[in-house]
Amino acid sequence: MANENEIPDFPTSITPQSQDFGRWYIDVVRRAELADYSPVKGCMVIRPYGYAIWELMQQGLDKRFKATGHVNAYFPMFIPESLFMKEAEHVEGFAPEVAWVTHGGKEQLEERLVVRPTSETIIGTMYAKWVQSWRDLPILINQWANVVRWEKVTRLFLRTTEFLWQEGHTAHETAEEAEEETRKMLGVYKEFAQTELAMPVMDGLKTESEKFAGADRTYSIEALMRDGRALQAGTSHNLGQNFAKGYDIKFQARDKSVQYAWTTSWGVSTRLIGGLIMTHGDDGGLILPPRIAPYQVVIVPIPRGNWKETVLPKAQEIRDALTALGVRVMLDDRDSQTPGWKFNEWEMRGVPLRMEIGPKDLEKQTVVLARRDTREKSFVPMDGLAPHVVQLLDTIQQALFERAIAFRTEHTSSTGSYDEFKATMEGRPGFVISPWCGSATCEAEIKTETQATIRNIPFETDAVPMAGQTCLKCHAPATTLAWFAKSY
RNA sequence: CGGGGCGUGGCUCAGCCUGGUAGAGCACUCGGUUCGGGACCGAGGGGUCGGAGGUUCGAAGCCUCUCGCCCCGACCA
Repeated sequence: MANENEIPDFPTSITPQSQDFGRWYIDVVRRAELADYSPVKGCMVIRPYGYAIWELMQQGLDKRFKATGHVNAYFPMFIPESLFMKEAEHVEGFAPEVAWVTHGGKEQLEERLVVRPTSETIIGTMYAKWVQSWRDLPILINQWANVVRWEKVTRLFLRTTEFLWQEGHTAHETAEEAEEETRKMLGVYKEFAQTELAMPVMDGLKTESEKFAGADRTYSIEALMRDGRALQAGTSHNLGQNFAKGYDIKFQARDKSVQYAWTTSWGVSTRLIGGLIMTHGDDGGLILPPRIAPYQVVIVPIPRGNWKETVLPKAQEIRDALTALGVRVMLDDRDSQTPGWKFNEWEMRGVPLRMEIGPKDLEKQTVVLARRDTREKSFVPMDGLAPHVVQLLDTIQQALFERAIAFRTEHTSSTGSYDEFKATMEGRPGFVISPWCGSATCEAEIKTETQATIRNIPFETDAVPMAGQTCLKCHAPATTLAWFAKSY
């Protein structure tokens, strides 16, 4: 059924990935109308098409949070300075990048307010009021919010002064429960990224130097972008009793003693959109996995003769049939653009499947389906079309995931030789798994010399015997394996 | 925060060196013919050249200051 229609090169203002990946990324974001620069320094505008992707992410995540027992709430974006300052490590980590509110109207405030860079402090304060007894635990709350971090350098979706995210904040009775929660939510992120975004991720533990300011342990999921660099796509923190002590979250335990609660926090942000773009996109622009695509199918009618009386009604009928099956469809019936223009436009915007329908199709009772991922075109009978499309979308979702896995596999290696490691980190590096002694000094030196950082430490390591293995850098006995990569 | 680059119709840019009162392509509006891989013809609209000051008979252009943005490095979701 598939034929080999050549796709001619078409003029495009998107820089090829091989020429300049960073430029390619910006071009795609802007040309696909995902986001635009705003008049506010470091802040972007998320345009409707980009926001639609975020809404789908929100739905997919929110469903999973609810399914694991969490509820949503909302806390203020302003945090009084005195409150913010209570957890020392946290302050040290975030103080350099917080925005301050100093005035209300013309009046100088008695106490400055921090615009939240994250909400552990304000939420911890509230939890302290809400928790008296072990019966009040656990508290499993998530918040969808914006946060502000005064970054020096910004990049659309990946790093902006203000960004959207969700932050889960939980409080538990025991250390074990908190650890279980921390890992469970990392698992939720991993499953979400792989199932919905078709984005394979490495999960594991962050090193001491990379963990969240104020956490005992930070876990992350790390994805590999098509330029061979890693992107931290989500984090889950076990905060131990650090914030409970700083914010006085105490309860009377089952044994009548008074205990500090064990808290966690976890978050993913609109950065995931950047990850999505750089995981799947090609020189034609965006490629969206069907499950996260605002439009899964675009129908392009071929306008000829009295098409508005013949082709268009059929196109509408097909659209309605697809919509009835839950497919997100765009019928592009604009007569201001030619079909060829629309083909390129919607490909550039990443729509997984295009359907062409014209007079010839009406005669033959078929339509043309063109896949964005493989660019294959096929003729498909109108009879049974809608279920066929549903199935094909599923196939595309799967194919994209497999392709991403294959790419990551090609760009993943293992070495204990520092020379080999350095060679790999030139060009389009990817992930390298290597033995490490656990010292921050080696970690820092490796970073200085190669720009590569430890993304995380794989869970499987627990079971791997490290005897006889020596650190990549210093050759002291290794304590663990670690995933290294250059990162965003 | 260090280094580099750039601000001229909506967008990308030319013009600046060598001052003489603003252009191209795309986009947009109207009319018509088209439409199965970025159509064509015709007619139009739109810019106090980032801002301030200076030099000059005259400044987009030269000088000074200033603001903003982008890129590359050190820090971060």
